[in-house]
Amino acid sequence: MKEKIYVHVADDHKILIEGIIAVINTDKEIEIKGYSLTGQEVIDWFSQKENQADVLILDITMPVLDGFQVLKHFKKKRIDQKVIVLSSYDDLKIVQEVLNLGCKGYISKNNAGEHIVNAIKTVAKGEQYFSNDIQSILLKSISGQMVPQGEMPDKFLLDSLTERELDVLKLITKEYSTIEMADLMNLSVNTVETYRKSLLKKLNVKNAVGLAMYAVKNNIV
Amino acid sequence: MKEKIYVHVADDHKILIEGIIAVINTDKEIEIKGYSLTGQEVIDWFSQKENQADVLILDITMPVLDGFQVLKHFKKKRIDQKVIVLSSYDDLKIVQEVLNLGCKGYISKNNAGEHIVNAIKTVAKGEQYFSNDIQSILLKSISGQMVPQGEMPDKFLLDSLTERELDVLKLITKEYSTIEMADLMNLSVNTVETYRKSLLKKLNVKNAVGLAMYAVKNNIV
DNA sequence: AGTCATCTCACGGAAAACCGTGAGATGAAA
DNA sequence: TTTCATCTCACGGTTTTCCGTGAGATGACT
Repeated sequence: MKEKIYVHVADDHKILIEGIIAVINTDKEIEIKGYSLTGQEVIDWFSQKENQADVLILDITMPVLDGFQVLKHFKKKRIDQKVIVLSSYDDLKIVQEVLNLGCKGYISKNNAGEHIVNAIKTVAKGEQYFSNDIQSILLKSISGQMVPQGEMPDKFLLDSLTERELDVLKLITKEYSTIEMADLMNLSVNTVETYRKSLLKKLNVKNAVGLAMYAVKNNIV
Repeated sequence: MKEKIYVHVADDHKILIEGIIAVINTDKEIEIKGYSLTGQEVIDWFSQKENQADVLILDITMPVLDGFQVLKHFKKKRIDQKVIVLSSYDDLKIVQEVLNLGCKGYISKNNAGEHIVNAIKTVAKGEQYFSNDIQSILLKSISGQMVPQGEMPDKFLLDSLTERELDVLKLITKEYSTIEMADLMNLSVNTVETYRKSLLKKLNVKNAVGLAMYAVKNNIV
């Protein structure tokens, strides 16, 4: 007899949660362990150690904190939570983004019903799952490039950096401190700080080392 | 009429300083601006902004703080001081080490007399100078590899890292914080701190970013 | 005219990194 | 057996980074 797979569901539309629960309940291997209506609730729920789930079904658009932020939270805290993102957007950028944030599966709401059970079982085993429409989007976009082990080039993140942010990033890789940069660039320390912060946010890394590593990988050096 | 070149001399043997001064005084383009008997004195001297010199003649073996530490101090403070190292050791490692620390010239005490004036003038112009015996050592060792722009591969530094230090270094590149590392490695936070400190010292970088960059350059990743 | 991105700066607090120094324990090499 | 490197830990202090939040100024695009 197999072990049960425990699942937590997060979506701001109660009706959708109920739908998912209904579908999931048809499979006796899977059991729902609570649900959340906002990203904050998700984080709060998982922060209590008696509340754990093998898989989290996560909507991207939610009030208070959206799905991205929930993923960021897990990544930041180094919590290795298996997450399946449930989205109404079949946008490549979003898919890439959540992949970078460590999500293990992605299904669009269009055909969630037919995929959800399978997705949960697959992800619970430690594999990745993408509903076939998402898969085709991915493949099409990365023409020729096979989907590797969840590692996606994040060139598109690089594009989102402003001039000033790039300047700061470069200096950081040269071991400059904030004060030294402010001095060099003739800016207030606060300003440089602001750029650091937005770099950390945009590139979604934990600290200056993460920024440096990012810079290296994208040969900004 | 050319501008004068101001020189500061540091060596723990007064007699050697006097010798150098005597030699230098034969050239009216160069003028001595003070001397120091310990590394600490050097740092103290330069820390006063009325005390500046174009070129610092620096002995490696000195009490209180040796020449290495003086160079490290300049590098750390990002002071672009031109330094000629004066050493009794014609050891390759030492030459490489001081080159990495940003020194611009190296002459051995054996033939300091015939080289010192020329070395000072060369370095003052912004070029590098090595007495010919040092040059031959360098060339011999890096068989085939021409002396580049003062950038020397520091593989030998890498060798000096211990297992534990390497472990920590790797984790640092993965954006781990000290606390997280201590947790993961089952060590006290203090211990991990110790490794960080010795990494910073050994690799002679300013901060964690420097460590990460070093790791990348030497493909430790 | 209004929205938007970017650049600039501020402030206060929490966390982490950095620094210096000292020291016990162990095991290998001289 | 003594020296040496390495690994381990501690303590207290300073500096830097990180976080959150808010906001004015400018110029571009709608």
